[in-house]
Amino acid sequence: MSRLNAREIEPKWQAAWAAAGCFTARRDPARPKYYVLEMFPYPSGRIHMGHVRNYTMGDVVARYKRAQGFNVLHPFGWDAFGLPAENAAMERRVHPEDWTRANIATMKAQMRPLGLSLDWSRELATCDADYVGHQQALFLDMLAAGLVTRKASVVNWDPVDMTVLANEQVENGRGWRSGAVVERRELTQWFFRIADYSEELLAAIDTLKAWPDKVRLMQANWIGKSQGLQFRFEIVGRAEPLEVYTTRPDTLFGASFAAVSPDHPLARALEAESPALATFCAECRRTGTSEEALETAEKRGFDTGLRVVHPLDDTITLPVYVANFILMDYGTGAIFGCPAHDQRDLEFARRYGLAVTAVVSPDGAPFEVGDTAFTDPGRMINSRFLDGLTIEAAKAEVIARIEAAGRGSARTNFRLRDWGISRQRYWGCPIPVLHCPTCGVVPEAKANLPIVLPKDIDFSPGNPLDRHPTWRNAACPACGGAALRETDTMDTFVDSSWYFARFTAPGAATPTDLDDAAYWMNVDQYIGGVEHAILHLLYSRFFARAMIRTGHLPESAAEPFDALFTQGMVTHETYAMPGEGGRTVWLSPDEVIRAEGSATLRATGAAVEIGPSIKMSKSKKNVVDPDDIIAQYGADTARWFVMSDSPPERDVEWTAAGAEAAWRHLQRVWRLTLEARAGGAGTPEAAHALDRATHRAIADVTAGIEGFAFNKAVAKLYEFANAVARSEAGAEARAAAMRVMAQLLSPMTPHLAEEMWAALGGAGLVVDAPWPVADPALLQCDTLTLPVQVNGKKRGDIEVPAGADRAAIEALVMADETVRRWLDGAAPKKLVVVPGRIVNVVL
RNA sequence: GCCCGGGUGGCGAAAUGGUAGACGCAGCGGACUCAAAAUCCGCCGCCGCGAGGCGUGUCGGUUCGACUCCGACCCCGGGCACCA
Repeated sequence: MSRLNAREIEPKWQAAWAAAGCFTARRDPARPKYYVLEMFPYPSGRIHMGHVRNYTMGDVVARYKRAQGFNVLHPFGWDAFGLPAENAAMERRVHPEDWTRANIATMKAQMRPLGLSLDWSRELATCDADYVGHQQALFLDMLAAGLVTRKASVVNWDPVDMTVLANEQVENGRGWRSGAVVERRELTQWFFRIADYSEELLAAIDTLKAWPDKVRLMQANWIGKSQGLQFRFEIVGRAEPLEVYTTRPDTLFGASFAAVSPDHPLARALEAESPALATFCAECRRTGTSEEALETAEKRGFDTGLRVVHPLDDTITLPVYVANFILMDYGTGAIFGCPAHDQRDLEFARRYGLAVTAVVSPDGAPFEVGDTAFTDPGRMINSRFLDGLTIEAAKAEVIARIEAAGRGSARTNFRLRDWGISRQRYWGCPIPVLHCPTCGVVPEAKANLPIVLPKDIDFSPGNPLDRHPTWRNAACPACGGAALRETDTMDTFVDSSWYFARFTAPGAATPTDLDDAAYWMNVDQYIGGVEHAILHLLYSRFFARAMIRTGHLPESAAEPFDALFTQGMVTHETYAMPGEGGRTVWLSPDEVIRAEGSATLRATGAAVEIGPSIKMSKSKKNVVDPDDIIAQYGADTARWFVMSDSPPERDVEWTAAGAEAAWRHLQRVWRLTLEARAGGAGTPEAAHALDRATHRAIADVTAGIEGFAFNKAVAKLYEFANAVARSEAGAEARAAAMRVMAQLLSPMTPHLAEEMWAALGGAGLVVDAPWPVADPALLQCDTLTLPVQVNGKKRGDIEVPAGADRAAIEALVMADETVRRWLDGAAPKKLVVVPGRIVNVVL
């Protein structure tokens, strides 16, 4: 048996692990715990290489920590609610739940052969009635604690399908099914009051030492703390003033207009009187709700004819516009425009012929602005009592004067808005409240939880809960009279904001068990896609605080993820064809025949457009199925392949090439194992050299795994295999080296490692063997090779004893033949010696 | 538009102020074989016979020395609050 048959050995060792209960986590206060978690998947249908990469990474960490003696928790679940299930229901007449459950079964069947060290006994799906009920209990507790509010906010409205659309369902401003131009519409919705935690969530970012800097920066920018001035413009001829927020009070004398959002109360009031303005506002609303859509739209405004009085000089008045680029959700929904020092304002002013007065100059000299607003530091000009001041001093002065005049005050603002959780959809967790004609909005009684979704529904566009004949009807928990259920369901981000806590006690009768949570929390290592860097992680950080406040987590869990690793995505080219009505039809790689520089549709031979390689996603269909690789080569090969080559934080473009090479390497390792058993006597020198190589490998592979540089750990394992292959050492020494090889391989290719371990007479299972430790003495070398540069370019090497000092190295350098040739008799101008690293001879 | 990343041989990459290209893929040459597969050995950034020159997206700077630090720009990707 010189070939390793993955199909035989992999199920065998998986059964052995299961029989030994290796991966079932049990609370054990005597042992240090380690909670490793990968972001749970959405059950979209089948697993793809991104999943394989993600879960293998987590598994390498879990198995490595286990070998180091930690009591490891490594659970798994399904982020099971969401839009695709409803789309499937409409497209294929499948019930969302049946579709989701079938997908979970399929994906689980695909996952199990990977041999992941998961505790499947803790598996959960967010659509489980149990999970739904506990989430509803959390909602009720948060409601009671004042963490929930209800207010108006805007949604994308499809006026043909009469339904709310997700941003993803808006394509070029039109509904994806109806093709109708989408409108913004205001609805009363449920919110979590995350904005109240802005300051705390921002400040605590500093404590997240083991998070990537880029994620911390993105979160900080998202929360967006700014210091500024909020003040009131008096409106000529109206009693009600216009409240404005600005971060540039210093530029107040450069103001040439004021503007409000089309959704601002003033705009709405004026609309009633002016059909022209109403038309303009209606046009503005004919765009999506995303910030991107608003910011990239052409800047347009409508002069209301109103004028506001300059707060620092009553003799100046400014026109008031309604402008499409102003967000109602940020600040007060109203601004003053200073075109010289804000690019957006500048474009607006040029378009509508408004004055552009520079009030900051780079050097304090008179200054004119051209096509580009001046936003750098400088000195104030054209600003009366502010002239000559720095921007910072001018800001302070303006704020002081406005405050003294009683027209406003300094104010800290946050970009972060409250978290709207209402969704007008079926496939989500029902919001457990009732609307009672007598009592108003009433929380459901906890005894009635879970409030589950009705199974008998119809799937035309819109919310089937609204149309259901009986589901809405319920008794009011307060007065007992007839009431109607809330038909909004929760944002699926709610589901993913506490699943990590539920995993610590998946059977508990309450959302969490405080003892279990205290033992297992926090997640020591969280792993997931960088696309979740802001929303999911921020919501989870908020939720942990809310759960502490409502008694569901211990104080120590406020930051639930100690260390975060954001893996790169697995990308793939996209394939598209024009479909009906100019819409794009995305094609999966299976449907396409790819040739050099072009692609055609497999079914008809029609030309297919090749798009950029981007994140694999259901909606773009650029998804690859890992089943073939596992079937052909086995799980170890697939695992080895996704860990090699690309650094884990970077995107990797999937290509079929390389799986073969991974398989060949694993076969080679197995051959080396068999050769080690059969080898001869060898020399002591060779045995010693192999021992050094072994300890070098232990040190390097350990460092690679610790540093999340799995690709480097893999490279070091290749080098170690090369060293063993070349070694003249005897059987015993080679077997010892290969036993260490088995241990070092075990986090990545656990089945092969077990097979090797057994073949080489290792005790028990390698999964239970403690991680090897490198002997520092064996990592030292007697001599080292120092590169010698001349004027910064490498010209040769010198051999120096390991502990050589500067003088000794200098002597060796000056004696070196190559150096003498470059010096040509002259003395060097300078000799840079960095012991242990390099020598540079400067001529 | 705003925020955050990335860009190094034919390809995936390594080197985070000190030998650019470890390791792997692809390719080329050889051994073994009747032959093929598998395996093993060697070569492998570009130009040049060579000495040597050039080379880490582009341009400029700091340094004895820059993929690495600083400034400006170009291209590609992620996020932008209802995709998950």
